[in-house]
Amino acid sequence: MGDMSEVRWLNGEEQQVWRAFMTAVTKFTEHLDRQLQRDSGMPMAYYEILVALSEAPGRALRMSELASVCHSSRSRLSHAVARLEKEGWVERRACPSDRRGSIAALTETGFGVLEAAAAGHVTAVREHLFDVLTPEQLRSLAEISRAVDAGLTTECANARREEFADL
Amino acid sequence: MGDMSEVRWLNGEEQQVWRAFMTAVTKFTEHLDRQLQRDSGMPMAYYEILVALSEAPGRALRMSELASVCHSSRSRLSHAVARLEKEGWVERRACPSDRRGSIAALTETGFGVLEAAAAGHVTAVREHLFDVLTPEQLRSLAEISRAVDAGLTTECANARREEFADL
DNA sequence: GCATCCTGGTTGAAGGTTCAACAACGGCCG
DNA sequence: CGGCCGTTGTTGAACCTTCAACCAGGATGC
Repeated sequence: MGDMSEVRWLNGEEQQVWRAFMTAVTKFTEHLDRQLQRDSGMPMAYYEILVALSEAPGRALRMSELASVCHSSRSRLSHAVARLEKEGWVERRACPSDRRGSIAALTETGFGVLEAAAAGHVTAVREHLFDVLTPEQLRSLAEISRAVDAGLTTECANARREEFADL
Repeated sequence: MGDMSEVRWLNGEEQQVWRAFMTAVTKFTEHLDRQLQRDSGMPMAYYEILVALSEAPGRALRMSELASVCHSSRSRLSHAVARLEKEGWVERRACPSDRRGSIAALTETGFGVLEAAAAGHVTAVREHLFDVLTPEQLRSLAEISRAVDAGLTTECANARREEFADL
C-alpha cells in the first residue's frame, strides 16, 4: 500500500474522461457478452479459451499456459474447462512430461462451435469498435492500451518486490 | 440478427489492436476490482452505487434512476442494495409519490465507508490510467469512449426498432 | 368502474468468479 | 535417499450476475 496522505483527486475534466471511459467499456463488454451468450451459449471468457486452444499447436495447451494466455486464474480456468468438457467442446489429457500437468484439447465439435460463434462475435466487434473509430483513433487506442498494460505489468512486478521486502 | 453472409474478419493489424485493447481493459478493471475488494470489502459495482447515491440530492435515489445512472439492470441493483442494506451502508425508504417505488438512501455509515474507500480507489485510477497517458492520449481516449458509447446507444435503439418490426 | 397493458421492483434458480484450502508432483539440497 | 519448498491443478463455499417469473401499482381506453 502506498502513502495515502496526499491523494491526487480527479478534477472535473478528469472525472469526465474517467466516467466516459468506464461507461463505454462497461456497455461495450456487456454488449459482446450478451451477443455471445445469446447466439452461442457461452460467455466471452469461454470463447477466448476456445480461441486460444484453436491457435495452439495441436489445438491443445497445458492448463497453466492456457491460463496465462487468457489472463485467467487457475481456479477460474479449471471451473471453465470443466464446463467446456461437459459440453464436449474440450477434453482433458494427461501431460506426458509432467504428471501433475493437465492438457486441455479442443475437440472437433468444439472447433465447429467456435467457427460458428466467430462470425457473430467478430461482426459485433467490428460494428461497435472498428466501424465507429477513425484509423487515427485506432492507432491511438493501440498505443493507449499498450501503455496501460505496461503500467499494470510493472505494478505487478513492484507488488511482488514489496512482498519480498516484507519478509 | 443481421446478414452474416459476408463477415468482415479482422486482419492481422486489427487483431493486434483488438487483443491489446481487451488485455488492457481486463487487467485494468481486474486490478481496480481487487484493490477495492481488498481494501474496502466491496466490488467496484457496489462502490459506484455508493458514489451515485452520494452525489444525488439528499443522498437518495429511486431504484430505477439509480439503475440507469449505474448502467445496471434492475435485478442486479435489487440484489446489490439488499447486500448494502445488510451492511448498514444504505437504507430503503418508501416512495411518497408512487407506491410501487422504492428509494435507496446512503446512511451516515455508508458515507463514511465511501469516503474511506475513495482515496485508495482514486489513487489506483490515477496511477494506472492518468499517470501512464499523455494529455494528448487522454483527450483521444475521451473521444474514443464517446464514439463507442454513441455507437452502442444507436445500436440499442436499432434493436428496439427491430423488435417492433417483428410484431 | 373495469379490463388491459405497462412500469417498478423483488425473488429464486442457474451459472460464473473468487478465495482459501488442499493434494500431488517436481526440484533442490543436505 | 529424505526432507523441504515451490508449482500445478482441483475443489467447495461464498459471493455476484443473469434470466425468467412474478406481484403490485399506475396509466390508458372503453
